[in-house]
Amino acid sequence: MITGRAAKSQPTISEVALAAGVGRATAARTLGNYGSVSSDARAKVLAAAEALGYRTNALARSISTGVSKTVGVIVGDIGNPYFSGVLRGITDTIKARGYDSIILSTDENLHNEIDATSVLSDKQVDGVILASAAIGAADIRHIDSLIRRRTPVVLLDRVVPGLDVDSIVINNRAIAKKAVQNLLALGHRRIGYIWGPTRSPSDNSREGLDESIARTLWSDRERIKGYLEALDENGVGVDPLLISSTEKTETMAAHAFELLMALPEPPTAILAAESPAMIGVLHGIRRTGLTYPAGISLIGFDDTSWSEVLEPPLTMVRQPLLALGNTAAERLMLRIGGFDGPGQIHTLPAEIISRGSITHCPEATPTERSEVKPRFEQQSQ
Amino acid sequence: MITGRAAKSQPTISEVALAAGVGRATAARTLGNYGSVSSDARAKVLAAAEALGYRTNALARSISTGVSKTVGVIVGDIGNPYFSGVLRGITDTIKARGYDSIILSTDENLHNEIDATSVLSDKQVDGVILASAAIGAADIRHIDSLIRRRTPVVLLDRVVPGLDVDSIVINNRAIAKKAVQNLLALGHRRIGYIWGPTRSPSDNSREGLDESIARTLWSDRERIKGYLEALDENGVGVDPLLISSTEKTETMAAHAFELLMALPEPPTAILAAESPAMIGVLHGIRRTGLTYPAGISLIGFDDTSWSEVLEPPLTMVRQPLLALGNTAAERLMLRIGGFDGPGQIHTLPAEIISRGSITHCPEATPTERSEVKPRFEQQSQ
DNA sequence: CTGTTAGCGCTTTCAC
DNA sequence: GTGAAAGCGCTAACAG
Repeated sequence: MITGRAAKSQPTISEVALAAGVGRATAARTLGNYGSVSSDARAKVLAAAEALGYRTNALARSISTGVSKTVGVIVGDIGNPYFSGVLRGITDTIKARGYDSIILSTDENLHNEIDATSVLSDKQVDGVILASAAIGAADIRHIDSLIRRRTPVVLLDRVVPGLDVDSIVINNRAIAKKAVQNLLALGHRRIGYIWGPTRSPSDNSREGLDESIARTLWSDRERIKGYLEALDENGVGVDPLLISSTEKTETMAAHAFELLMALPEPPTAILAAESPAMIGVLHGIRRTGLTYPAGISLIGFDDTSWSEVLEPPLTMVRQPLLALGNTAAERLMLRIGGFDGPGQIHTLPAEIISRGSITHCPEATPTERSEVKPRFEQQSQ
Repeated sequence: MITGRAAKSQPTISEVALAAGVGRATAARTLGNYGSVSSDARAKVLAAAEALGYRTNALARSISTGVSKTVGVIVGDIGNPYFSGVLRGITDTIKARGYDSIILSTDENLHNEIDATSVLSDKQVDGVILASAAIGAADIRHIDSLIRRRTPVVLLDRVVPGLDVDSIVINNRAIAKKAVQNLLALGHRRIGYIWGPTRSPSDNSREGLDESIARTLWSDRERIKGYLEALDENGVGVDPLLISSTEKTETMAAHAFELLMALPEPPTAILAAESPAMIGVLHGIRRTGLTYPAGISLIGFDDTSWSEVLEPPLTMVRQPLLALGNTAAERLMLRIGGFDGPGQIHTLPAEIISRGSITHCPEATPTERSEVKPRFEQQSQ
């Protein structure tokens, strides 16, 4: 029977076998590099394949082996340099192992993420690397169903409770804490936090804050916890007004910054929890006519290639993007290979790259400055 | 016969049919949304599918329909904001049409690109969007073989001669020319070009330059042609020494810039042909202690979110990234849908966003300044 | 080492 | 509207 689509047909293994004068299986064996074939037969098959322009149909192979040699990668936003950096690490190592990747971007929207897992599941990927937007145990059904299908899953950038999988992250809390400690050591007491957890604008209680933190992405949550810990441990009161609560866009970050600066007691330093947040802050700085670090000290997460070309350059937290990607991919490969140990959290170290965007708090007295002992990183780059 | 992989088995359509008490075909029809099924049978099938947790096997479907509902996208570098922006445009529109994408990055390496096309071809994608690193008719065999397989191909960012396909690009030459004209109008006569075609460092003849231009990516080629045209048409001599010829990395761009500035007659303005080139230039500026625009005027291709937060902000060429992606995807969908007209070049307009990084040439006399009439864009943003 | 044969899970005639 | 059966291109037992 000839179906309509035959028009577009490509040579199949049977045709190659026919042309080579060998059996179907022999042709399949040489073309698929398995079993053993006499070098004579092999040569004939190869020649015939070449002549006919044979290309193996990966779909047909996958369906009969049950292995697609493809992994799915679900990220929050391809445009974010964090993800594009990690992606490079991932694709490099999986490619080296003969796998391909299909990349999906969710805009940090759980619904899109659920769709994405379905797509990957239907496409029979051998494993999934996922930067999940899931917060609590309530929204992990889609991940669970992947796991029930025995599809290995590795979590990226975030830990999701209730899941027995590997997670590849950085020491968000510790590094955020260290950043704030640096600021405290310079005498800053009012430290603004941009890209904070979304909460109702009217509620400025510590309780409301803590509650909103529980409803935030793991990485963001850890970062703000580090911020709070540093403040609490040093006896510096937390002012929820200093923690922005806007939508996570550059524009809103700029807006949030301007709001903070318009406060009766504005911050003297800012911690921006992601690179787009920092861009927003810088916009705000230009608009308000401020200068840094004299007018305001700046430190942010996710170093980028442009943070060094500003004048002065920006002090930033740098994540080991390639290593994160490599590790995620390696763990996934291990699982695909059959390893079945308990899920682990792999915490890679981030570092603070000290440049010129933070300085002493202008209002601080020398005494205040020495209350907290400095913890500076050595100068890099 | 039970094969090993059965361990990992998922419910199949047959099992659903069995559970629903209908025939295989009826189940397939309702689950695949084709043919017609009595609403009674349909309900039973749906219920059974739900109960068993049935998920359609996209691979099996693809192999029997010959359609994978997947398109391949091959870009030069996912980390480049140009590509991540276009990618968003592409994925948005193909997703809306029920397609998924598999994204591959080549590092602008033709060999990787050839591999990528093979992978996509083997995976039976329904179409390919490709930012090809191919220069001339010599390296289009892989693209040709895609076309011979009747796989629609749309070219992105670059035109490749000898191919009857749609190409989605911007008016590179015109916009580069306009950028240079703006500079000329301000009295600049020595205008440096960063990210120029690679050529032997010893050869600084115009012939050597023209030759190297012929061996460059189409988009780069058009841009430098625009640069040369503006110069030639205004009787300003072209000095090949002003056109950098280094490897295309930020580091080398910085190096190239410093080399230009060390010339006996250094440039008074710079055109950076891509955003990483501009980052390199800015690094160079910091290292040499220069300031812009007083010390040197700066204009570059590929506006980014950070170009506006520099002080002063950067005057940049902005490409309509989303529109480029949308158009590429739409044309591809059209071709996949069976449209078979001749390939066309779709040229979308880029624009110059005037900010504060260019100014009058300090050395120019008022007469010189007025020799070329200004062509400024209106201020935007 | 090689050919035959039976699947993989789905779609698609074709008769009923 | 529905079921039986053939087929997509490949891999994998099994016998020889």
